[in-house]
Amino acid sequence: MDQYNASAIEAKWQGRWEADRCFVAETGSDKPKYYVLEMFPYPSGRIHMGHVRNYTLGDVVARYRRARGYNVLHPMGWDAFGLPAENAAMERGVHPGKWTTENIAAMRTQLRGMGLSYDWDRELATCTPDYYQHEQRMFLKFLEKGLAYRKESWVNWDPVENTVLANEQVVDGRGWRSGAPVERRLLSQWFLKITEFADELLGAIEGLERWPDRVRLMQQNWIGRSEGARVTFTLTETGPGGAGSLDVFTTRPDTLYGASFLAIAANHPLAVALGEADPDAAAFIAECAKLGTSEAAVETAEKKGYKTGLTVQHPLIADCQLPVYIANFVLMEYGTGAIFGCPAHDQRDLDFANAYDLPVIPVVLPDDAEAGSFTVTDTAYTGPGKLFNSGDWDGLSVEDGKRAAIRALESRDAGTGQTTYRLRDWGVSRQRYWGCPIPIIHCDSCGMVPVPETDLPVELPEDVDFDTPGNPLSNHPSWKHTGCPTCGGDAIREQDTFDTFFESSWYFLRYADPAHPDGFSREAAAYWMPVDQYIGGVEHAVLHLLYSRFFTRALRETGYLDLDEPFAGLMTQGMVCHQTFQDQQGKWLFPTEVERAGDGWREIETGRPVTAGRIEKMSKSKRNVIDPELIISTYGADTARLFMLSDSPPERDMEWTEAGVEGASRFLKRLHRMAGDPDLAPVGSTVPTDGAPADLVRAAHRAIKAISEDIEAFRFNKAVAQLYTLANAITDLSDRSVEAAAARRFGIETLTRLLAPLAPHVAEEMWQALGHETMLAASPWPEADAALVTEASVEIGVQVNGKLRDTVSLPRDAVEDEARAAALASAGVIRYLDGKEPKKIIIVQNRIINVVV
RNA sequence: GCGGGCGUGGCGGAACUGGUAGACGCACUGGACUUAAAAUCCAGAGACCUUGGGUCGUGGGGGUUCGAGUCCCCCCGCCCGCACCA
Repeated sequence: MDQYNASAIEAKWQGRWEADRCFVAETGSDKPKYYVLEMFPYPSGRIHMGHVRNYTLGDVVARYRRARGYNVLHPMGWDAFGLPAENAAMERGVHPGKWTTENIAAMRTQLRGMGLSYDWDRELATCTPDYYQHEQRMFLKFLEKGLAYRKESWVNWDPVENTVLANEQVVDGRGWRSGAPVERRLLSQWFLKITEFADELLGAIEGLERWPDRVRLMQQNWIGRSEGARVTFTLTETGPGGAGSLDVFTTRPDTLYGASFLAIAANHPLAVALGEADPDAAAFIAECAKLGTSEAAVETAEKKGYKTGLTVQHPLIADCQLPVYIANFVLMEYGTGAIFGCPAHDQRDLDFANAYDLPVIPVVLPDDAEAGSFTVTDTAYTGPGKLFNSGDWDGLSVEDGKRAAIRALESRDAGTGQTTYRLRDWGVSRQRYWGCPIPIIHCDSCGMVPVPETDLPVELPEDVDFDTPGNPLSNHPSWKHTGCPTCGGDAIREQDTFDTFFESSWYFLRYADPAHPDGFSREAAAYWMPVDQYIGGVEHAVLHLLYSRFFTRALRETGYLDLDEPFAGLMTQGMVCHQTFQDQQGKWLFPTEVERAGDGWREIETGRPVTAGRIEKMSKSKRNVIDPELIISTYGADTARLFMLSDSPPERDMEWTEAGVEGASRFLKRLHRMAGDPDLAPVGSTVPTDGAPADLVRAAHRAIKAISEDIEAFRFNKAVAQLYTLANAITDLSDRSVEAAAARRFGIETLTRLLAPLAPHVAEEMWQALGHETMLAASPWPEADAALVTEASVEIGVQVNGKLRDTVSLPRDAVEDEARAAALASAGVIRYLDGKEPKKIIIVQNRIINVVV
């Protein structure tokens, strides 16, 4: 048999699979369906190791399910709208459409080279009118149903570039290109009413049984249902703009007696009104605006406030008035944009109170504390306890206190129980060119008018200019000018485009029926949906997945679908990491630029020593990247795939190492050699039932069972370990008998079939070398014989007082008396007992014996 | 700041529902083959000690249990997400 030549083998079998259309999903099949989907990539130009990992995981599942007799849908496409295309246009003068199309072509070639079992007939790209026209229609349906609306909201504004910045384009409060301090600006934008489904999205999480718990938890926390109270504080004198009172939301109405101040967001209407009259207030508000719009920036900033001079009356304590501050840590988006501060029982309030010399009045007494001596200085007490310093409520628990507070507030007309959500409506407007146009026309006389269905799609103009600052769609000379569909007069198109999460919120439906004139058909969706197994990065744990869950419900409400949840099973994979290298000047070096030098590393070109740094997520900025194409051309796709699956469990971060790749490559070469062994018994030889050869047959059956279970549970690293174990068992049976040759054939054939989902090309080649005409891509999965997977005897540990002292071999399922006798007779136990009587013997069948003295 | 996660030999990891810690691989050491090297094959190996035996050992400290990597409490370190990156 020839030497293992990965590139020749891989090209050969990719061609065969393609010619036989092995991976095309069937329509009208009576097999059970299985929809496996990997998160589609943004076409950045080249695939990276994260893609290789993601798509390898999906491909194993797809190939395994096909072998298991399912009609598998395994599609691939392109999340093709987005910022990088516009950046390329600005930096290199290439049109975003051309850039994107070329990138797609390059990446498709790379993906095909990996031997992934996609049904390429269903490929889609979201930047084509053929795709995005459907979401324009969906949006108009949402609008009719009241699921889309317009309101003002804040954006990061770069005053030099005259453009809206994404959060990632804001670096330390400045625009990434201009370096100008970023401002917050209010813009009128489109929103989707995801909050209308807050309770449903929250409740349905429970049913997502095949989702990781951590993702379910993150979604729960993101929706953030909290029960509390809305409390009205009356201003002691009328505020600017005639404001008479302030409403706050609190989850801790029980601590109302400990209130020492009120704080409002910098963009609260009352703050805005104050700013108009008070230059100092305006200056403070302007300072808050520099923080940008990201929640992390706001919450990590030092807590600051501005004392407005206004005071409010405490609703329960007659002679108590509280000062009102504008504070940089209060978010307008949450609750009412105003809070009351109880410093003793909230850390942020305490930090604020300490900074501004406000009183700290404890009102919850921990169970182990004394009312007379309990004080709070630097650490707020947020735990359980009994209320005190709280009038009638003294002695109540926190929970009873909350109920009492709501009753008290309601009886005085000063508030009411209320449930709020952290979840905010989804802002979908983007002031960008490379996105799906929002199909709305603004007319001076008719207002906002939807583009009539017959005029859809609204297509992006090709001839746009990226040299002028601002939105290219607004700068375009003619595109925005149109006629009003209602009155026929001059009107202006909406120039914002959709958030690219819009496209990814329904692409899984388009795959079900990719040529359908309505986007997808109800029938195809009913057959294929939900996605049985979705696989992608954990970085999408909240937004993309939550938006898709919402979108599916919105499509249900607008009559497209009968479905609630799009993804029945979810697997979130970890990141691919690599060691980092820096030269003496601190410049980052690519792994291909360095080599080992004794215990350390040196730069290949100059021979100068190199500092090997931390192992980090592969990133362009730190240059710790390995190009998958280099790996595929050097070792082959099968090696890249096998290494991706070995060692690290898929949900955990993995480290890419040269040594690991070498190991995977060596293993495949070894298997390839084993399949070419001329001393194997002929095809179809009877498998032996006695002696050492039969042990190998049993080992093969155990491998079938274990690997099947491992693949189904996403334990691919264990599946690979099982392949090694079986390979070792085949090698270890070195005897030259006919029976042994037959057992080795059974062993290697089984191994080849089990390898097929993981390293499919070499498995096909081995299968052919073993004398088979069939293709594994079209072959059923091997079946384990239950009678052959269990072993007759078990090695059991024997402990004395919980420490292992010996092991005994017992028949499987031996009764207690037999186990006890064997344990007491073992040398280790006799030595330790030293003639003493055991007090107690704990026997766990087939597991452990513990002799307690 | 808030939310989520991770931490086991030199390294990646395995260990089911609390039951023999370290499967399998990598790196390493020794041996075989070779003029030599690579490749391949065989063997060894958690650390320590007074080595046919024992002690210690799953980020640190405490607890529950006959028995804890696994359960509980406290602490430390690192990573991810935070609504306009995708």
